[in-house]
Amino acid sequence: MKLDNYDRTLLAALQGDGRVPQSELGQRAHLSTAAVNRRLKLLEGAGVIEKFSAQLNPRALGYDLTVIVEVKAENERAHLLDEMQRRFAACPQVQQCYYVTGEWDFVLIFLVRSMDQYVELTRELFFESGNVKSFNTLVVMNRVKTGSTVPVDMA
Amino acid sequence: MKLDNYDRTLLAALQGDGRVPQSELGQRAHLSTAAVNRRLKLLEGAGVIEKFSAQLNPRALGYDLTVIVEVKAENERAHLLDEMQRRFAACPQVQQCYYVTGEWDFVLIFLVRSMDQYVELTRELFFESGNVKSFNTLVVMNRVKTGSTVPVDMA
DNA sequence: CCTGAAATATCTAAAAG
DNA sequence: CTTTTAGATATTTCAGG
Repeated sequence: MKLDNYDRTLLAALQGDGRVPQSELGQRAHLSTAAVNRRLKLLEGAGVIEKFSAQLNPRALGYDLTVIVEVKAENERAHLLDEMQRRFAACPQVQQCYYVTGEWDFVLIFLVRSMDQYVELTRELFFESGNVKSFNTLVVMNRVKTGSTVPVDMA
Repeated sequence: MKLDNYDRTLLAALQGDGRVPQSELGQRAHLSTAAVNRRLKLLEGAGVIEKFSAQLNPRALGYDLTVIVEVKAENERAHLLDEMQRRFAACPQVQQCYYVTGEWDFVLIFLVRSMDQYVELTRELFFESGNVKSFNTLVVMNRVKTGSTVPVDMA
């Protein structure tokens, strides 16, 4: 989909605050609310806007600990890697999972209640799997910047 | 703030879709819309809901490449580490930044348009900094699971 | 493609049980 | 907590440039 600067203005605003009224979006982008409405529908339909969501505070839900884990697979046959990805993605405490080049095969970011819970999850996901050769745990001391913000560059 | 299962139901629903009407939230949680409204105001006021936002598709905005970078600091004096964190966080292409224990000091997740842009950013952020001892680049082949979803466990 | 106005839906707050 | 009410806001649609 082709985006103009009007669209980018709307996207940047809604990424910062998903509840800005369309009337105010119109003022910021110099469009009528009807034009804003039409564009938002197109942006959502085209998948440029994937979804609107509430960002929750992990602490408030008892998730105080973030752990980053690098994982090396034992066997790299495609269907085995696929199976690992599915298993990792299916775990609610695995907030993010990336398949990467280099020394490691996966990088996972866990959100857990405690070190105990993390250890328990490593058992389930790594030890019992049979296809994890090794993994390296990085404990997060400070979540300096989080979220999934995408840069929006004006033309 | 103390949460009950009503709150957790609301939070889980809004994390999945930030635009579910309060009337429908009420049906799902078995609450009146008035009760939903009151609870949401409290949840937002207490910071349990940090914000509402639109989740954008990086590809649609030209950000095709995700890179994970491990960074080791030269000098670990507190104010120098603070300065690094501020600099990393201020870069729009640094989607996430974590300060971690172990062999590395920081883990960064970049969203970039191209390898060229990544190389350029490493110059700005790492080489010209004077406080980066070394860094290791992991190129993401597949974003298996992304986002910043927090597990919501019912009591 | 846009605007402006009218119709719908949603949200918010208050009152009473 | 509930339901109901009423008014303010927001969204969506539609007529027309």
